[in-house]
Amino acid sequence: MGHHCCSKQKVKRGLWSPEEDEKLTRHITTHGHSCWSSVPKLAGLQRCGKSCRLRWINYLRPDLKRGCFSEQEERTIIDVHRILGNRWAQIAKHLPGRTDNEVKNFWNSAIKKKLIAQGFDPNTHNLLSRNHHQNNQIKSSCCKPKTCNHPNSTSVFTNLSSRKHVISMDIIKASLAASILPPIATTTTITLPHSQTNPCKSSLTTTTYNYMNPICLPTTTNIENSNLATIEYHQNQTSSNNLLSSSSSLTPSGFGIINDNCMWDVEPQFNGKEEMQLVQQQGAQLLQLQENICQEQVYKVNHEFNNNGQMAENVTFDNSNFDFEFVDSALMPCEIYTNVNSIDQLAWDC
DNA sequence: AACCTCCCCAACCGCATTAAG
DNA sequence: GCTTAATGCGGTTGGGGAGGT
Repeated sequence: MGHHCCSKQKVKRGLWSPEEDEKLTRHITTHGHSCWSSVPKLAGLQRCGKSCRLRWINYLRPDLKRGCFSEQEERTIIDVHRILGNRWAQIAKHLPGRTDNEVKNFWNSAIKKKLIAQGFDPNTHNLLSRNHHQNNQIKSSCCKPKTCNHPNSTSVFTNLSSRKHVISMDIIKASLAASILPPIATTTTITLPHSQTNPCKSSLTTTTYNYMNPICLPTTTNIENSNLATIEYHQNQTSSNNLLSSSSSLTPSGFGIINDNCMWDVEPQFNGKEEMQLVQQQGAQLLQLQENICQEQVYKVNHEFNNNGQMAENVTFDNSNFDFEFVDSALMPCEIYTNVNSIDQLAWDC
């Protein structure tokens, strides 16, 4: 029994033969596929249109990459999945030459198991449990926090083998003033005081950004007030000229985005309720300038807070109520710690 | 060599959304 | 606005290769 779209025809199912592939390829390369349901007939195939479409998209298309996923691709899948969940088609858009089916298969066959082995719930990307995590710390060779006293601290980091450096805002300011940039491909921890409107106002929040892009380095810093710092990121002159520059505004619980070449920022601000709203400042202008290459989701980040003013682990995303669109991007690995009293608590053991 | 088990991945299925009439 | 067809997407299946016994 074929699909409803081609139930009148006798259709073949199962694996495609090289002859069928050739017929389909020849037909599509010469005539295109304006209507998939008519492709089988025109191409002389005993297949349904849906099957032809799938074969072309997942296998025959000339722009497919094939082969093993790179480490970078794997990292991108994990980071985007953390935000989007099982939206394979959306995830695949971050990986040129890869199909949703391919990404989905790779996730189910490899990444999911890897995350579980590392102590992460592949659905939520949170730690499965303290015991599980500790057990896997022994097995894993990647960097782990030496100490972290806050019980609600939740790591949703992609495992990276790079060394992490913990620095304060003052160090960043000093280093930028002296044109000493944070090391490439390291994680820099920035501690900022909470905003007055932040329910966690008695505490500090530390947001960890991973500068995994070597061509995107912070060049200037503006401390606008005690609870908001802006770091400008400019692309290296020698790199691709598709993107001119990017910026990142760091607030408590700041939320960063990194795309192919640059780091972008999504800036959560409190609206007085138990909800955060995204405000795009410098980034919004840049996005408008680059709208021809910016076709991606818009997210609203809702952080829930408990009665103690501590950020709950539950973070949801909503793509409504925003006029602008973000760049095609993978979310940057980011750790959020609440109620961190001293930066020393976040020293990482390498 | 024969059989078994595991698991990868191409393909299918069914539902949701979009487009066309 | 309704119906129907086409398309897109995510979950699932099962053929078959690899490795073990």
